[in-house]
Amino acid sequence: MKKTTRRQGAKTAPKANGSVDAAENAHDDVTERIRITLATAIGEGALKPGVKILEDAIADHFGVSRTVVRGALGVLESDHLLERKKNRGTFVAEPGIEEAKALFEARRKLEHVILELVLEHATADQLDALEKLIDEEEHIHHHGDEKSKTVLSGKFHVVLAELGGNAVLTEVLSKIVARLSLVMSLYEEERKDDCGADHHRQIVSALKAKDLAKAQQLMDHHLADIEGRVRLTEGQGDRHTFLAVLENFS
Amino acid sequence: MKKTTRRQGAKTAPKANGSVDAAENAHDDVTERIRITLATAIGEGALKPGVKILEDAIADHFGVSRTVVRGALGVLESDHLLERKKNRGTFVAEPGIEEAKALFEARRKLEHVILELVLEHATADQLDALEKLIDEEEHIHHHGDEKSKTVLSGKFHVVLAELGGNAVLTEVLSKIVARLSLVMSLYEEERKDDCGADHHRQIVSALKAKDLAKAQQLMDHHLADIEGRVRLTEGQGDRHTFLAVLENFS
DNA sequence: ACCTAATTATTTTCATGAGAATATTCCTGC
DNA sequence: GCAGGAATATTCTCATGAAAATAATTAGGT
Repeated sequence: MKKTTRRQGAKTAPKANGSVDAAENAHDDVTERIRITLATAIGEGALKPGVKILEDAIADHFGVSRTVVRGALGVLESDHLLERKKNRGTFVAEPGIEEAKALFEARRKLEHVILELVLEHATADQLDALEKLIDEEEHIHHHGDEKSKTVLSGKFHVVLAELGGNAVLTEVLSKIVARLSLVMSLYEEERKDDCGADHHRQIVSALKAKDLAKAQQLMDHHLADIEGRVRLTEGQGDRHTFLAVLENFS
Repeated sequence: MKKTTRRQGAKTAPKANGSVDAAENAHDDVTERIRITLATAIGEGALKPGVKILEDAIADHFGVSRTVVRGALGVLESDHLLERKKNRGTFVAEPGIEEAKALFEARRKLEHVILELVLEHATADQLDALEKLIDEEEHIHHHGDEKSKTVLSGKFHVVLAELGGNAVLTEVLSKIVARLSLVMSLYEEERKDDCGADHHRQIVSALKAKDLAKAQQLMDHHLADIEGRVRLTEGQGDRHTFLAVLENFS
């Protein structure tokens, strides 16, 4: 039915946010572009857990062959953002209860560590810039952009981690945050309307005051708030299942 | 010259541990086998930084096509164990100074966290088993097995992490340890002959005594010892370069 | 009508070949 | 003997086709 020619065929390259693309990336590497695209799509909740990924569709969307798409899917799988079932296809991952708990715990511990590092390394200017970022995000949030607050919050935490000056830990945290967005998508039940901006602001001001313990305590509180939106019990997380959706109409 | 038939050609399949294979793994996945093989080879120092990886060689060693090898190399690259230079090939990664420092720091922080978790979760039996592992490793070490003590030490730390009961953190730590083996291989200058067994034993006994602070302090000491074997200055790490090797004979 | 079997259609999976880029060798001229 | 360059050989990179597996659809029988 659809026989798209590859090499010169596609054009629909998602030019999305034109700004960061050239500067941050510098990747002509299509594989990496695909990887990042899918990762952010998952992180933003545009791709929900369990959704099937058609490699053919991605292939001719980016104008490349399935081979290179496959490469991207492979690393996404190793990052636990996708699951590949043999001969059945690849799906957006559906982290289980155990995994979710481990992710929350790992994040808690990591954020503590990161706060230590930020306090050691970050300059006042950087903290100011971080506060500005919070303003922007709050602004976006209040204007009802579709991005969930989970996403916004995630962005803050990753930028904070960058201020810690440790690229390894930053990468680790950002991967964990991405996986947690899947957890939230699966298990979140109450969706409060405040975004985390207040918490974030408090944390930054504690950092400005060089009060590590306070910052950590605030962070704990903030994370507990996030975890509180979730009920990690078996049989949860099927809410988005076809059958479960039906029950809402019975 | 060498025209090996693919599909039925190879045989050298490392059938390793037949027991866990079906239960835990269920991987007939050759890609994963290749990935693990290369990862452990790198972790054990059998593949030194900078060494070129011939995908063709791997391909017909495992009796598969380059395509699947390529998949494995892709995820190894995303784990920072390999580097792929465009159109030039893939090489064992050579972490720079900054990366090395970040890795050491990340590891220090992580091990602290892990000790907390171990103290919370590990049973006495598990700690006993861990001690037995130390005995074995010391035995291996004294019998002059070629595996460097860095490797042995790494094994201990990963198993310790497992006792923490958090799969996410365990995975993170084990990846960092793997990358650090590259760092050691590049920058280690003095090679003391003691293996870390004593340190390890002390740590475990502190854990048995439920003395977290002591365990952490011992861990710090142990890690400082490891980091002490390394000189992270620019221009180091070329020791294994061809030219640098020549200088030893001038 | 409904359940089961068989056929068709999609989709994944992988090997392979062709083209491009780089390394290596060989040759020529100085 | 050596530098420079053409020619050859490797090796990566990727698109594509063929085979295998699963999903969807139709047919057939009770």
